[in-house]
Amino acid sequence: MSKCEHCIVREFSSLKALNKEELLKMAECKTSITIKKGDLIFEEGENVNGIYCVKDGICKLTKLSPNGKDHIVKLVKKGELLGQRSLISDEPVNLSATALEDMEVCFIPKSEIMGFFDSNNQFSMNVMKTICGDLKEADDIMVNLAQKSVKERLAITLLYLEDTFGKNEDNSLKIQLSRDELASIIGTATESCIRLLSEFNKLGLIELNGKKIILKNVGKLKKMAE
Amino acid sequence: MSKCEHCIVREFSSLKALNKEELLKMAECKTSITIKKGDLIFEEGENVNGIYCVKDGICKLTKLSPNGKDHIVKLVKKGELLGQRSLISDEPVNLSATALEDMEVCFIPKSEIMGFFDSNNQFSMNVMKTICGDLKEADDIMVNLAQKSVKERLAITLLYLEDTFGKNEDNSLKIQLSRDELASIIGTATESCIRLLSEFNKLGLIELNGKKIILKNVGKLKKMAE
DNA sequence: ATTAAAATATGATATTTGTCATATAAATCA
DNA sequence: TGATTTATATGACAAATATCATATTTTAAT
Repeated sequence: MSKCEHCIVREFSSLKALNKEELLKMAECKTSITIKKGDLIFEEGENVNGIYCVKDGICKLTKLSPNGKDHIVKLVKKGELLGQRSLISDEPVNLSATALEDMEVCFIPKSEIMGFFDSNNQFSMNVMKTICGDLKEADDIMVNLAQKSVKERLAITLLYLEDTFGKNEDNSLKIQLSRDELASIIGTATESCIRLLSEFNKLGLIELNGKKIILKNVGKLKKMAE
Repeated sequence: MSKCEHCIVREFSSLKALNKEELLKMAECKTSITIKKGDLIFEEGENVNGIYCVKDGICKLTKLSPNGKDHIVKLVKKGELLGQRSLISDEPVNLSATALEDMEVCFIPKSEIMGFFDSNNQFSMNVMKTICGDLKEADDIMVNLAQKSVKERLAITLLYLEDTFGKNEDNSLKIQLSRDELASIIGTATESCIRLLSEFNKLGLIELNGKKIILKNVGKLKKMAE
C-alpha cells in the first residue's frame, strides 16, 4: 500500500490541507484502483460511498439526457477529486465517470472524509472553494451554450483542451477525444462537429491527422471564440 | 433595526444553523435594504464584501456574454442567500443581481460570515450543501441547453416557474417576466420565444393575457418537456 | 390626455444545425 | 491476415432558429 504522505497529486487538491497524522490515517483506509481506458468508474444514480482521488489519467463526467444521448459536463485530470458533491449532499452521484485513458485512482471512504470536514477547517474551505470554482465554470459554460454558435463553441473547446491538458511534442492535443465525445462537450451532432473540424482544417486554423488535432492558429481561434 | 431571531426567512437558508447568540450578533452588524423593481443589487466584477439574505421579492442573476446579451443563470427568491460563491472564493462576483420585484434584503458583512464558517460547522455544511445543489442544477441546465430544442426548453421553463414561484388566484404565474427575460433563461432570441408562446397558446397548452401566462395543460407540457 | 418610448406580435427570409444516406478509413477480433 | 465492426467524412436535404422588417399594443412620461 502506497503512502499518501508521499503522493504528489495530493498537493493539487483539497487534500493538501491534511497534516501528517491525517495522511497516515487516510493511507490506511484508502484503496488504490487501476482503471482501464473506457471503463466506468461510477454511474449516474449510483451510491458512491466516498471520493476518488485521481492519481493519474483523465476521465469524463457525463450526464444522460432523456433522449438517450450523453453530454460531457466536465473533464477531470490528475490531482482532482471525484464525488465530492454527492458526498456532501448525501445523494447518489448525478453524473457518470468514465476513464478516457488508463487511470490510477485512490478511493477514500466517506467516513474518513466526513471526519476531516469536522476536524480540519482548512480542508472544508478547500473543498468549498473547489466546488465554487466548478459552479463559476458551469455559469460560463451555460452562457456559452445559450448564446454562442456551434462554431464558436468548437473554437472555445479546442482552446480549452490545449490550455488544460497541454500538447505533445508534435504540437497535437494531448487529450484524445473521439469526434463523438468532442461533439458531446460542444453540444452538437457528431456530423456537425466533424464538418466544422474539416472547415477549420481547410481554413488553416487546425491540422487534422487521424485522431490528432493540432492548433495551427491560436490567435484566429481566439478571435473566432469571442 | 429588526431582529434576525424573529426573521422567518432565516429558517429557509443556511443561516438556520445559527444559534441565538450568533443571531443577536448578526442583527447588530447587518443592514436592511429596500430595493425597487428593476434596480441592480450588484454587478458582475464588483467586490461584494458580504452576502445578501433575501427577505422578500425575487431577483435574477445574469451574466453578460461578449456579444452584449445577458443570460439569466438563476432566479433567486425569498429565503435564499446571494454572493456566497464570491465570498468563499474571495473573488469579485461573476454574476449581476437585479430585482424583478420590489425587494427587502439584508446585507451581512463578510467578516461576520467568515466567523460563522470558523465557529459553526453546521453552518459551513449548510452552505456547502446549497452550493452543491446549485451545481447539480447547473449540470441539468447545461444538458438541457446542449441537447433540447427551444420548444422543449420553453416547456421546461414554464413548468419550473409555476413549480418554484407558484400561481395567482387566476392561475397565472406569480413571477412576471418580460418575453425578453424569458428568452434569456431559455437561451433563444426574443422573437423565437414570443412565437413559441403564441404556438403554445394556439395549441391550448397555455393562455396568454397581456403579461399573464396561465398553464392550461400541465400534462401535455410535461410530455413536451421530455 | 397626448405623445413618445418600449414591449409584444407576426411575416418573410436567411442562416444554422440536424438528420439521413452513404462512402471511406481505421480499429478490433477471430 | 482477413473479416467485421466502429469511427470519420461528406453530400443532400429537412428542420429549427435567427434576423430583419414592420405592425400593434402597452407602458411611461410630459
